[in-house]
Amino acid sequence: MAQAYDPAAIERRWMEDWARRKAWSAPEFPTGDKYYALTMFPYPSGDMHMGHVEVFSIHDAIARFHRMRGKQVLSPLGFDAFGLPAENAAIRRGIHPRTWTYDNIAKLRSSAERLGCSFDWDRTFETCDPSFYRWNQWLFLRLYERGLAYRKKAPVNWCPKDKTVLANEQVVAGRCERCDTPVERRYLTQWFFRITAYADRLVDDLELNKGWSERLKMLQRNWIGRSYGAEVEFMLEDVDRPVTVFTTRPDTLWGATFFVLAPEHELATRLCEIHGRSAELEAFRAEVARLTEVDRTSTERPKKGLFTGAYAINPVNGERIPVWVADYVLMEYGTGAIMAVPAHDQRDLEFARAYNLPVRVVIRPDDGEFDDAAMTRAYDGPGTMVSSGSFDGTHTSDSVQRVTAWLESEGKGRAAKSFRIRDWLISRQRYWGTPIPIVYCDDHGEVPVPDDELPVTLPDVVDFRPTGEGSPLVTAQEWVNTTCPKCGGPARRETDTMDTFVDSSWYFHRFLDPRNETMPFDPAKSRAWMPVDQYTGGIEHAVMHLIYARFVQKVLVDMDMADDPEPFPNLLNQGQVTMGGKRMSKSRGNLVSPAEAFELYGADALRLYMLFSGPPEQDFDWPPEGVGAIGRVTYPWLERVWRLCEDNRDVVAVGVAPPEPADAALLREVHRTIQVVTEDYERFSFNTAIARLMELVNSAYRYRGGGGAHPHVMLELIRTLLLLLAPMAPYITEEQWHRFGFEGSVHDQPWPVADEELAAERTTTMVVQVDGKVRDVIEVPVDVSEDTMRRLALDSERVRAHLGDGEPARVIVKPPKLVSLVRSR
RNA sequence: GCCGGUGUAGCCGAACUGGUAUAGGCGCGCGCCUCAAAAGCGCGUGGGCGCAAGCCCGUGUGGGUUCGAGUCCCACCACCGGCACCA
Repeated sequence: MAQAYDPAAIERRWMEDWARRKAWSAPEFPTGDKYYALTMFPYPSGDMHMGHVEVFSIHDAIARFHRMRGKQVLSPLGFDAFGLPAENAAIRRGIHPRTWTYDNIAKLRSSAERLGCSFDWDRTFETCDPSFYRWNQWLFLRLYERGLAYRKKAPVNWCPKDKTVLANEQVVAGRCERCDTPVERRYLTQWFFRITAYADRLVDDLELNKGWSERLKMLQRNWIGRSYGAEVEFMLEDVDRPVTVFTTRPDTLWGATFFVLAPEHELATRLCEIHGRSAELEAFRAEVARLTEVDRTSTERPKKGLFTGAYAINPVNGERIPVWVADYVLMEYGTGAIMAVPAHDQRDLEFARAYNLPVRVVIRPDDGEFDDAAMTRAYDGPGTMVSSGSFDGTHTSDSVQRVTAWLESEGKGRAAKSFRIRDWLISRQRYWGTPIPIVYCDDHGEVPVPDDELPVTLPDVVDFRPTGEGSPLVTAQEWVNTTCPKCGGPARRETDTMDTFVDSSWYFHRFLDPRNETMPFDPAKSRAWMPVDQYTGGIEHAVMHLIYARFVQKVLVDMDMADDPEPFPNLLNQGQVTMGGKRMSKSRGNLVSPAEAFELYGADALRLYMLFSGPPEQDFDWPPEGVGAIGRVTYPWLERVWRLCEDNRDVVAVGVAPPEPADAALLREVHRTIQVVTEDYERFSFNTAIARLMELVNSAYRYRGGGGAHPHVMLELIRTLLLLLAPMAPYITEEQWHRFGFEGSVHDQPWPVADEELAAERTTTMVVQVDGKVRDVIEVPVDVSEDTMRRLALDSERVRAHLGDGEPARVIVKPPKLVSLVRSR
């Protein structure tokens, strides 16, 4: 008896069945071909939103596809459960951040199950659980031992709203990445991870990530910002030791007419002291400090500086050049000191013009001349060295190399690299994070907590409100006051917690051994599953999570805990789901709620809608009508699929009739569909896969409408349709699979393989062009000979009409699809 | 300024290595079914000219290579994104 499509009922039934059977659990050690499919674990901020639906739909289709293709698939999900929103919600509502977090985790998990995701829940974990975060502390200690975790006083980004410091990666255009508040600069003593020690490897190994987009690699390269050049030593008249500068253009050394220190440079203090200008320097520094990061980096603002009174000696020609302090030189980049070559650097030129400093051209352009006095635009193009002693006449093509070699031989400098990336600031002045496992003892200073005392657990009794002075943990005095692991004397705990990106920097290993109580993970288990075969997630983590995780992976390799230099060689960045071009949010009123979609149309229709919307990496702007769009597009199609199945159930019983041409044609389409849909899955082209399946269903309806009724063909079509659709719409396919009485679960079936023989076309459409324009199309056998093609083309009435009387000057034949006739030239 | 990406019907989007541009969907139109409507099913749907056969134009713009260009090359334009006083 035919039934109506009732997604609510069937989805509930199979969701429960899969959970009961633990249908998606993966073995500790894969025994066959493994496939580690991972999606960036979510922050449990509340209900599931469309962003989750999109990435889960993509990820799950990939995981299920490979599962059917015979891979042993691991597809885990955990929760990135530490973070500010939990604290803010807790402060607002007077509940513990843990309560809020676990409530949200429960909601998110049940929505993920409702969506039909094939996650192995036996491996799930939450990062706020001490059994997880103790391994953050363990990792911190290992980095500490290797000199990769250290504390220093430095200018750091402070978000006045969130009342915590932020890593550079979390500051976008001078604003807090999270709350968009302009950040302030503060000088604080904070904990850092020495990611700069891995900067070269982080750039070089990008090439190993074959499955990364150009865009993503570019984002990371820009962020790391490696540049090649030379370090050059300048002597100062007043000080004994040399000052080193970094330059990418050592070939312009002879054009250096002054020398500049960053305002914060400690040498500036000394030099101004010697020359009695300390007061001026202090005033200047105060002026610079007043500027926000945004102001200071504005290229529009005129450059300002102060002469220190001191002189430096240019090592290449012995010239005396004045030493200035200027706001355009940054303490954080290079060495905090530069040689200024105004003729060939725009910034130096602007400064030279503002303070009447000399300009000297030392690179003559290949065409034309420059006048030192008149130039308003620095020349940084190619040319020939002039006024540069014995180097005169050297061309840009090898000038840098030759000058650098010479500097090295003279002991005046050396080849060098400089990076834009700074060390990763991991301290946070917040409660809901991993405590940094360090105590401070009066006698022994900074002392790491021994491994056997881990975890350092978060105290429960705390005033969560941030003070703006330090972490809320300061208020937990009983927790703060402890004993020194070295001497047993009184000591105080570090009260800052770790950046939550520490959690996500290695969590993908924890999924491979989630219950280990003696190690973060057993390297043997990790080696068996790593690397991640396919990672999915948003591009917004390009220079945050994705750079930190690559760094930690390399440290783990150095610790012999891992083998793969890159943890995620294949990464798919799904686009954003927006409405009206804006991020969906409750406050904007442009939210399409997955819960509503589940209720009205079911999970399958929702998943298909997301997958059908376009290529996964492309942003998708949800139509203004909202959830109803599903009811116009994928839900009616699923009903059509459902009806096709219901209407043909009884064909099973009918005997085999002799096949007609229409049967063979449809069967051919079935097998062709297997071929193209398989390719579509392989390249994540879900929208075209769905389009192909729609065509197949259309053909099935047309076939029946035209009197086609061969039971074998129809059954083959439906069976194949269900298999090909299963990874994207797991519920309806499972239900119909069972209603047809096919063996087992549809998701345990091997992926269909096309019968090449049956899929092969017997005829094809041959196009005849005359002078590049299509003039006729002729049906030909696929194995048509070139001669036949030529003859058919020349015999064609339509072609003759365009050819005129003459014979074609050229005939190009590309069997079996094309004949191109060229009349003359 | 440097770097990366995108631009195709009314809309979302197809088109692998150059070979019938616009698959599939939405929308729209027509038909079947129906007392009628909805649903469903079927057909049509880039623009222009033409009774028709057919012809011309058409993938952001302008050139080029080629028998043939959405696809390759050059120069632009627009939009999106990253870096940017980085020496």
